[in-house]
Amino acid sequence: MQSTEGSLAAPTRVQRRRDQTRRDLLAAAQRILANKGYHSAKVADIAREAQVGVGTFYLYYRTKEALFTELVEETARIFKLQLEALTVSALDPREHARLSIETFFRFAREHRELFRIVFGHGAEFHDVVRRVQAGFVADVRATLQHGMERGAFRRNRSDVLAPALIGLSDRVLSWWIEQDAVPLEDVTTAVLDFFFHGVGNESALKRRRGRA
Amino acid sequence: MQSTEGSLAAPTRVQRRRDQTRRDLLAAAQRILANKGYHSAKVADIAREAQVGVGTFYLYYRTKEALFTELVEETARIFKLQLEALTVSALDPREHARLSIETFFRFAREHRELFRIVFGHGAEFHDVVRRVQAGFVADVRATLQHGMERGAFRRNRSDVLAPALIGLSDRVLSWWIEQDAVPLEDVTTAVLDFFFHGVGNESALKRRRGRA
Amino acid sequence: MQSTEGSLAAPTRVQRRRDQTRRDLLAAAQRILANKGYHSAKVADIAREAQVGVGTFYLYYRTKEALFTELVEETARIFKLQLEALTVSALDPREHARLSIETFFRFAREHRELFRIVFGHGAEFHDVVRRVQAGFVADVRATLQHGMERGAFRRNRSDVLAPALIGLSDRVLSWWIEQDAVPLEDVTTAVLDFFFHGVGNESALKRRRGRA
Amino acid sequence: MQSTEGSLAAPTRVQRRRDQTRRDLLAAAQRILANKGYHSAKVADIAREAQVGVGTFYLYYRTKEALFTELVEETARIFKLQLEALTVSALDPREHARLSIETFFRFAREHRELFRIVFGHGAEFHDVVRRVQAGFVADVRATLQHGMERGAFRRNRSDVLAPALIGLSDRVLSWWIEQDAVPLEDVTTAVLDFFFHGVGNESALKRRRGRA
DNA sequence: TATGAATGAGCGTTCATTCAT
DNA sequence: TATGAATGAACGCTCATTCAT
Repeated sequence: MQSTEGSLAAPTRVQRRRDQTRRDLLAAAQRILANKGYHSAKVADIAREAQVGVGTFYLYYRTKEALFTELVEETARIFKLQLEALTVSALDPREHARLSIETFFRFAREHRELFRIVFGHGAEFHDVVRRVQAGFVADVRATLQHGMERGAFRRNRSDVLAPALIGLSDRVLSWWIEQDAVPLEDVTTAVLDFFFHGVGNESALKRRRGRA
Repeated sequence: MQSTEGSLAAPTRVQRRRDQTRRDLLAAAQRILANKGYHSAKVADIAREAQVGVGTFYLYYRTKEALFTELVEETARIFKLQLEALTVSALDPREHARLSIETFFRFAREHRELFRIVFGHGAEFHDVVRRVQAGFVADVRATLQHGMERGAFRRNRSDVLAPALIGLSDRVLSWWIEQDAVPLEDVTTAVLDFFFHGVGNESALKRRRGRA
Repeated sequence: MQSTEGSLAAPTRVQRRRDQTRRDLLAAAQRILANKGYHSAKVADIAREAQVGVGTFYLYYRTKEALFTELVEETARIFKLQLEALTVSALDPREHARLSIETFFRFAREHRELFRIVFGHGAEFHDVVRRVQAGFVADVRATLQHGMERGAFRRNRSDVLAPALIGLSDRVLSWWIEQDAVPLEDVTTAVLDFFFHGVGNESALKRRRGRA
Repeated sequence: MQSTEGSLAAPTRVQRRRDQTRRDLLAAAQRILANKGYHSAKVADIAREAQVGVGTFYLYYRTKEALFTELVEETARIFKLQLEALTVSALDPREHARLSIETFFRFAREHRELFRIVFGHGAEFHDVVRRVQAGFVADVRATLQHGMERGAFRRNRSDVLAPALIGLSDRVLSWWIEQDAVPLEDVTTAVLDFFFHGVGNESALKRRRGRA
């Protein structure tokens, strides 16, 4: 009764439909969450934005919280991948730091909504967000520590500087996203300048240069 | 005792009583809001903490939001006062910046709860908080700009550096409040070191020193 | 094989397929309803258990309630058939009663799930169940009445004793199904003993025996 | 400001108001639950019946289930009290059984709604109801066992007869409540006759009578 | 015919706010 | 003024039923 193509194509078509709905929901959730924050974003809002019924939402996500968690963790995963892809080659701590910051800033531009959900909007109250952010802070701290040990950065408290750098970047990017005039490159340059002077080890640098 | 002066003393006593209740409510709100954040803090929680009835809450504040607004604005007012008191004398931009940061950090220690409400907890989603923080950013920007014009700070984008410094401080202080091991002085030192190298104008400094 | 008869055989095969699906659904419904009861049994559960799609369920039953109704009425029909088959010959009221009870008890053993759906699980709230049970009560009452008129049973209120006997049997069987230690025969014996003494007409019996 | 009477009377008045609301809710819940059963009874129904807002319901009961549980357990408590009060003096097993049954039947008349909630309506699906009913069955079994050991009842399986007697009584009373013609006394008489013949030990009785 | 994705009415529950005392 | 019982709009979530394929 069903053509051979049918039995093969049918699941594909349905699957594509499902995937589309899932993507619609995710995109809608992204927009709504980015604009309203977790508490003001109602499940009904997200469903409406995705042009599906409320019930449909629950076909794809167990709870509102589950969606949020998935969104945040997926964002973290994507970002980490970008980070690793670009920084794996950079063995020099300064280069590593520079690439990390640039990657973070570019990530914020390319995923404004995800950025706002995870970093902006004061979602820090939420456990997933705290966890994910704590992960970033730990990474940054490791980088700083490594740089200090290698003499690339001045000795300073990495436990203080790590949250400092994350907080700094978050806020700058949140500000940048809200206004829409300054090119991101200029922002990045300004931050890199501030950062490298802030942590840079001038004497070591000079010594090194002197030897060269 | 005061029966003869009843008509005169009563208002005073009643007024004092009113003020006390208001203070109780504010203090209770401070504790509850700092610990739970705006959304989890229920009006009933605050009333209970203040040892008054829920109805009483509404005799002093029109809404939950109004209380929050008052708390945030009052915090901003207090902080600004401290800031002005300590920095009015410092005409040197570097000194002004140092004192501002130290004042901010000390304020966070002395008013942990208020700090958490306004800066931590991701309350940025709230309009008052955004407004108040924007005010701080503007102040910081003015300071930076002034310093750059005076040659105390390297030329850099003050519109970027201002939110950077606020975000940096917020996050560092939030981290510091949560852990309870590192002395605040050490944290301040680390941040000042980072900041002054980050913005400092080495060449100008040397020139000045050379002349001295 | 049947390809030449396709046009004739096809409907038959389709019909058989339909019947099979219907039976699958009914069997699945039996298991699910017996284990969870009407309210906890979801249509999706039943479809899954029957290995068909939810939509398919609605090709065979108009509503969840319709399925339930059919199940209950079918159960009643089967039971009545068994009852009539075994008791048609017994003209003696005592014998008739004994056979009825034994048949009921055996039915419960052989159709535990159906029994639990109709008699256990407190489904009495449901109209069909009430109606079906009322039918049984009426039958029992007729039997009792007949026995009383014939002098086989002591005169007593058959309107009271009929529900009494049904309630008694229901509960005993529900208990028996839940535990799994006592042989059903022992249970039947105990109930018959209780019942026959409960309704038995000793004096008539003795008189009859005396004459024999 | 408040008269001495005020401070004493006020809590009393409020307390009385509270108690009244609680009673209203309980009575409403009784009516609604008795008429619709647990699943069909909506919290909104109960609130409306009690002439209060939905929110008020939750001031007095944590959940719909909690109310149900309280109602069932309270019913069991009241019934047990009545049972103990009336049967404590009856050391003779037959007398004890007779009083128990009479008490049960009278209880059903005086608390029709509670009876329907706990015993009728097929609420057996609910854990509390099962637990409570299991308790009654255990009590009945103990009584029967005692009676058999004392020779007051014929030897028979008390594990079978206990649920039998409960099921019998439940169903008879459910029937009686639904119709409204037969006096309860007649029903009780019919059941007692059935029961005592069902369990009675005629030979022992005669022997005893012979000795007298 | 068979499917399962989609639907949305409906439920239990919460909580900021009101109001009778 | 102070109280806390009362309110009901609003939310997250479920599931019987429909419908496009």
